[in-house]
Formats: sequence, C-alpha cells, structure tokens
Amino acid sequence: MLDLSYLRKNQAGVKALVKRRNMNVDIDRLIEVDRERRRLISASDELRAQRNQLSDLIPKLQGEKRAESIAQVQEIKAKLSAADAELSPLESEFNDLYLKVPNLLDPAVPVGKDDSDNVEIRSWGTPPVFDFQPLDHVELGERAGLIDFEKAVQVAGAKFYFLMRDAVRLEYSLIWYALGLLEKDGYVPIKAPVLAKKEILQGTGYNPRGEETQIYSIADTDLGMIATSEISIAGYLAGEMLEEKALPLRYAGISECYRTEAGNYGRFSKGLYRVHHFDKVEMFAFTKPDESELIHQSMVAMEEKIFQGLKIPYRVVDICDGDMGGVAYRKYDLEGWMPGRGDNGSYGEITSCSNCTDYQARRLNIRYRPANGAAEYVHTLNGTAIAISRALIVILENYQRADGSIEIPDVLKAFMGKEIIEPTRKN
RNA sequence: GGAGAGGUGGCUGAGUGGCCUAAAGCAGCGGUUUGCUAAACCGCCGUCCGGCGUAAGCCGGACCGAGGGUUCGAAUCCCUCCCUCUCCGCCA
Repeated sequence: MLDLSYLRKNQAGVKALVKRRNMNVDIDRLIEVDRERRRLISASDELRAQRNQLSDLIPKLQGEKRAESIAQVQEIKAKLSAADAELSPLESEFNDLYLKVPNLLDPAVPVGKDDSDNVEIRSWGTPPVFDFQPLDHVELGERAGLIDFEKAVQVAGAKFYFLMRDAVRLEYSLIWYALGLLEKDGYVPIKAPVLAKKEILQGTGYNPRGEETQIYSIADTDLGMIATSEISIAGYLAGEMLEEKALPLRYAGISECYRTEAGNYGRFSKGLYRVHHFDKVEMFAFTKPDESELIHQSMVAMEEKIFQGLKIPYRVVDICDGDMGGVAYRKYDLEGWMPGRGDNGSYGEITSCSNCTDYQARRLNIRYRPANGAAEYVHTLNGTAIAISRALIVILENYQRADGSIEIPDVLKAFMGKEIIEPTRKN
C-alpha cells in the first residue's frame, strides 16, 4: 500500500507506475472516490461536532430547553445515518481500489513490457554438454520411479504429482542443505501455518478472492492456503512495534505452498515447473528502511551460494517493470539451466528475491521506533532459498547420465546416503 | 467442545453512563543541577482522518480486541465474532 498523501500529490506518477507494471487500476476513479469520500467525512464530522456540543450541554439544561436539545440531536442523528449510508459504499470502493495500487519502483528497475525484457546481470557455470540426447525431468523422473503425475491426476487432478523413493530423499536433503547454510548465516528457522486469514493474505499483497486469484480459499472460513511462507512470516509480526536494535530480523521459513495457477497452461508449465503445490525454503527479512537494499543483495548472494554449491548453472536476472507484479520495489530472479527444456535447453526461473520496501509493512502495520524519532514502517524482503519442485528439475536434468541414472550433487551426498540414483525403478 | 475471567497508548495498569480532554507508573525526548556516571527535580510525550496556516502549530472528528446496537451522551450497557488465561472434557 502506498502512502495516501503521496498518492494524492503524485497522481500522474502513480498512473505511470500502474502502466509500467502492466496493471490495471483506475487511478482517476480512485482520486474521485477519495475526494467524494472526504467531502462526506467532513460533513459527518461537522454533524458529529454539533451533536457532541449539544450532548455536553444537555445535562445542564432543564425542562423545555432540554427536550428541545434532545430533539435537535435526534434530528442530527438522522442526518448522520443518511450520510453514513452514502459513505459506506464509497469507502468499500475506495478500499478495493487503494489496495490495488502498486508499490513504487526502484529508479534502476529496467524498463520493459514483459519477461523478455528482463536484464541478465551475471551468470555462473557453464551449461553441460551431453554426448547423448538429454531427457527432461518428467521422463527421467517417471523412468526412475521418482515422480508419478498420472496417479496424481487420479487423486487430485492436473498439476499435482507424487514424489517417491529417492525424490523424497532429495527433497529432504535439499531442505537440510539449505537450512544449514541459512542458519549459519543467522536466519531463524520457522515452520509456518499453511493457512492464513484474509487480512494477512491481503496485507502481503495477495488477493485471496476473485477470478485471477492465486490463492485457494477454505469454504465457510476467512482462511486461504498460503502460496508461500512469505505470507505467514509477514503475518507473524503483523501489528508489532519492533525494537530498532532487534533489526534486521531474518527467518528461514519451510512450508508447503499452494497455488491455483489459474490460466497458466503455457509451453513451459510442463511437469514440475508449474504445479499446485510444492515445498519451499524461503528467506524473509524485516529491516530498517536504510538497510533493505543491502539485505536484498545479501539474499540474492545466498541464493547464488546455494546453487553454486549444487553446481547448477544459472543467471541472475533483473526483473523489468512490466514483469514485476504490484508488490516488489526491485526483484531479482535466479534462472537455472534446464537441459530438458526446448531444443537444447534453456534457463528457467528457480528463485525470486524481492525488496517490498514498506508496502507490506504499511498494510500489516509493522513498525519500529528509531532511537530518536517517531515510529516508522519497516521494510520487508523475501527470497526463495529452495523451491523443491524447481530444484528437482535442474538437478535431474543437469545431473543425468547416458543410461538415465542421476548423479547426486556432492553437497547432498551425505544427506542422501548415496551417490547415484538408478535409471529404472527396482521396487 | 463446556464453564469462568479477561483484551485499555511503546510497556505495566486504573477507569462500570456525562467531571475521560483515558489516571498513575515505566520507557523515551528536552531541560535544571552536577568532577564523571548515576540520582533528584521541571517540562514534553499515542495513532489515524479532515480543515486552516509559509511555519512551530491551531481547530474538528474517529480510535480503549473487531463489527453491530441501545442512549441526548458509551472504554463503561446489550448482541455477534476473534483472541488470551484458568479449570473440565476429548485427542495425535
């Protein structure tokens, strides 16, 4: 959420912002509703002031004077409830629109229309050269009995999957590996609730209802299933007044993530790439405003450390305005090399790291009190440490061998208790 | 799930219909005093919305878990919901 007075003063700038982000928010209508709403609030305040004055007087009055004043107040009350009736639909329209207004952008964010305009800022590793035709993770996984999509269709429908055998061990090894690095760096491990209230979902910038929602809702409650533990962790400190010296607060969240993926049936949504649920280790930070950029860099550096350890070739991409969504002020993705994708492989998103500045903190009312001065909103940041489904894609595809077996990355061998995954299932 | 007690500013906590403009304390900020530190004393000190003002500010409104209601007037009374604590029941 943007500061309201900023919005009023920078109407044109906010309109440009909405456009740059490829969003559709009627700022003109928002300003109009705001003006109308303020007019009504002023009128109501005026009526209330009259009422309060009279009410103060009444106990000192007697007889006819008193009866007269009471009648006057009753008249004012009638006007007040009429004004409120007029106000309340405006308030809800205002809130709906206001919640849609996106965050500001870092001036350095690349300009572009969609993900094709994202800017590669560095890369690491060299895509492997195979002397055989590499397979994609779907085929590798099914042959080795690691992943079963068909049975998942039977149980839950498309975009679900069973992970089995060594894929399960890989999942836990990856979690253990990432958690080790994060905890060593000062992140506090946290297992978060996988359901969150509507106000928390909205506060984090997710729209829990509506056609384009990414969030599954639970019938007859105001709960939704989290799309990432970012939501629960942000909510963890909602309404808090933090101590300056406690900042930055950094957490390593582990949770299942649930996504409706409404309308996402693209070319690259095959297999594990785009699924309705997956496990994820997430980094989350609450920081002072002047340190969020530095922490953002450190989070991206941690993502790189994790994938360098796994020896997965990747590139770091600076997300352009048109591809950014509404919440992030700046966003970097890691794209890992996926040999099974396209003709000769291509890069696909494996992590995403956002500095949300005070956008979420304002909605969730998370502040801190500086040594000298008034309370301020903190900044929030989130970044993927390991999204299991995506990590499995790059590991299976990069570590495959001619016979369909899969080598285990060195850093996971101890956790796996083995060095190789056999090419075909044996049980 | 049942019974009872609660939810008040950054924190503790008083307040059971108008004198609440929310007491008091703590913490914080400014000052006086002062070898230093500390103490003592004095003053300031909630948030949001609207209006006025170049401005320090001034005026009005709202906010005592959330939302409704009663009343001329609600932190206070009533209803619904959420949460916390104690006890009971059930259960990995």
